[in-house]
Amino acid sequence: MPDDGMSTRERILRACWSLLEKGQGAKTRMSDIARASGVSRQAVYLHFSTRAELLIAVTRFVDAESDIDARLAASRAAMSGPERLDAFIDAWGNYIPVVHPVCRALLDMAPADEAAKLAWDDRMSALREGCMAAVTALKTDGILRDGQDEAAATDLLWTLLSVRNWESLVEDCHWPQARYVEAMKRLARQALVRAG
Amino acid sequence: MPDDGMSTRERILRACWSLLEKGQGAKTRMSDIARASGVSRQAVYLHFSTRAELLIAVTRFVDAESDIDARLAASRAAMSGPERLDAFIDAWGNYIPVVHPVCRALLDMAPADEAAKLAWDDRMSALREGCMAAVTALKTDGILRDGQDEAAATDLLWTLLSVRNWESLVEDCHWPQARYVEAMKRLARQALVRAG
DNA sequence: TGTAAACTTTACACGGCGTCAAGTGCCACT
DNA sequence: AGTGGCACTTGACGCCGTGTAAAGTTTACA
Repeated sequence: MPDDGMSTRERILRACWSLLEKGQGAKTRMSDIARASGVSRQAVYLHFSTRAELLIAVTRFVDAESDIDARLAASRAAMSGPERLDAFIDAWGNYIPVVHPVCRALLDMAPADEAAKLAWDDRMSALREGCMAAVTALKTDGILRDGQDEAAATDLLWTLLSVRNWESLVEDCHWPQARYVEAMKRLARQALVRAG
Repeated sequence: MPDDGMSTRERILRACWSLLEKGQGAKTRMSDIARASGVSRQAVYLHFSTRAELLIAVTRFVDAESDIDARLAASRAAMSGPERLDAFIDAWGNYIPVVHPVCRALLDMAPADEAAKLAWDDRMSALREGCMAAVTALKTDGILRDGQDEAAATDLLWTLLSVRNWESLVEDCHWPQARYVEAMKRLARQALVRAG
């Protein structure tokens, strides 16, 4: 078992990640992951007591590896509401393709697994925070579209930016990533920002 | 086994339907369905060779029972493009809550089951037809928003009207159904119809 | 030399799906 | 009345993937 400087735990996480990037998440079994890590199936259970736990750990690992926080920093730094909205959509929208394979796996097991569902909901409520911050920035600028309270606007933005919608446009409709991001910006602006 | 005038097949379909309306789809097992139908588990397999096949049959059954065709007829009858768009969103948007439990079950098994996935894709491409028709009506009226070709507009509308987005707003965000429908109409209009 | 931690191997229990084979009960036909 | 066939039941079984259990091997370190 050629040991690169990595801990077994990390080898498992990376192997799992790369497996999820090919093949469909739901069909990636513990034994596949073990084999790809060059480790016995039991060893995997030694580090992650459950498939859900492993997948959750992988999402956190991916978050750390791809510096999601740095990506989001730009949006917090933006001056005006609309700039902030755009920056947020840029950051999140361009992060989706990175985490997507792992998200998909988690999402696939959520209907049957409580832990997976909770982890997913947690992730989504973090996203919601970001949406709310962007909406609040618009409100502060006084350009939040008429007849919308902040909560409703947040709901809308959050729904718009869902992973499912990304899948729908980028995977099902074959939109290039950049086009997806632009479309989302436009849609969000039309939905949330007062015209004129 | 109290026999209402129904055939066993129909009893199974109805029992399955009502089970899916409570409890989560993914957790509804063949044995549950059998018990609820007042029939042995094997009898279910006598009528539907597979769980996926049963769920697909239930969706068709629900379609027939709730007269989806009649609902959609209104949208085809509409005069102007915008009227047609609204009517279509009304028809589909208000149909979602009816079929949703069954859709959910199908969707839950799609990642693991090829047949379920195909059935779902098929359903979604039917929806796409409807979206395309609505977009074409706008185009014919000459009021399709600038810089959009019909395909892109269809993609957008189709994504907007996805079952996931309904779940997001109505279930996760607790929007009342009517508000969901109105929001979708507004969003669709903003995204697809030339301003002014 | 001893022991503790990390990992391997083998075996097993469990839950769902789907299959199989041998009934049983009933209706229709002759 | 007898016979065949159909719809259904009962109970057992195989498959697969998850998770558990227990005993053995290797390495590192005191």
